[in-house]
Amino acid sequence: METIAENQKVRTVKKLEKMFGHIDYRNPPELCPVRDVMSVASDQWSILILLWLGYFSVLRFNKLKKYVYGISNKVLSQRLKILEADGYIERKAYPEVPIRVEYKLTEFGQSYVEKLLELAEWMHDNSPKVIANREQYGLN
Amino acid sequence: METIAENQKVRTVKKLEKMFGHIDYRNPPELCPVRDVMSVASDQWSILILLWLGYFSVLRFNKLKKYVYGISNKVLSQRLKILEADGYIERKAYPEVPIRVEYKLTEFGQSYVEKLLELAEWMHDNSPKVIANREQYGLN
DNA sequence: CAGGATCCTAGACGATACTG
DNA sequence: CAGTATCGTCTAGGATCCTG
Repeated sequence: METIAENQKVRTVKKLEKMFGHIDYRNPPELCPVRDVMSVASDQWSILILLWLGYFSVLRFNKLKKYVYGISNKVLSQRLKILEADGYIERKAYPEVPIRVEYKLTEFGQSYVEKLLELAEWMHDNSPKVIANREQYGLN
Repeated sequence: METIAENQKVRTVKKLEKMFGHIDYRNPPELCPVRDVMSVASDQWSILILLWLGYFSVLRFNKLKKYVYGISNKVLSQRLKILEADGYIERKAYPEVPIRVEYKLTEFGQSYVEKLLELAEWMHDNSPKVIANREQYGLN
């Protein structure tokens, strides 16, 4: 058991080595594309938008707004633009009256959602534990 | 090929169903523990802190501050407290003069970092693509 | 050395009203 | 319907100085 955990840990460190090993930590953040990309893709609202799009395949603006509860007009449209620019989602406007706009994941976005989902599942499974930790910590 | 991708998609939707299917989207955010927990654990700074701790096993305050470049005193200490409260990391203070404080991942934190790392790797591998998308989009 | 306390500001966000 | 425009708030975060 211990050995398996240790092995896992070693593997983790190796992966991190691959990612971080070459980084000169004195470099300013703007030179690290990973941070840049991550800041968009791990934004709270963006995550929810992407997950809901993963769930429903196609959603229109106001539907999306309902599911991503609490998001404002402004933020939703801003996030959608960014996510589109970064290639995660696709926007399709139908020139009807009133206008209809559909959002869906691109292939690329789909592959990201799969990764994201694993993390979200972990959160889902472990949030009770975290909340328990938090409460216990508060008692000290 | 198409079928494999389709199967994957179906599996994704099923997982999302498990997570989101029971949610009444009219509920306010504070009733969704996943969001709550996620907001801490997917915070930009927290992610970097956790990854570096995964890399080095043990780090002291000022070392951490160097690796997580750009982070301020205030934010670092605040995030460390939250991460400790949520059970991701452990703080150990040695009553020397000057004081020495070591931070390391808990088992729980370690398991989270493994998940997180998969995402970070994806970012690492795909950030060029995202940046390319972004630039191309800018040209339109 | 590890942080706490203070002050300050940019910019992120919410609410509302408006338009093609 | 799908946003944009505007405005006001508000707080997260940076910079700095301080201390056990």
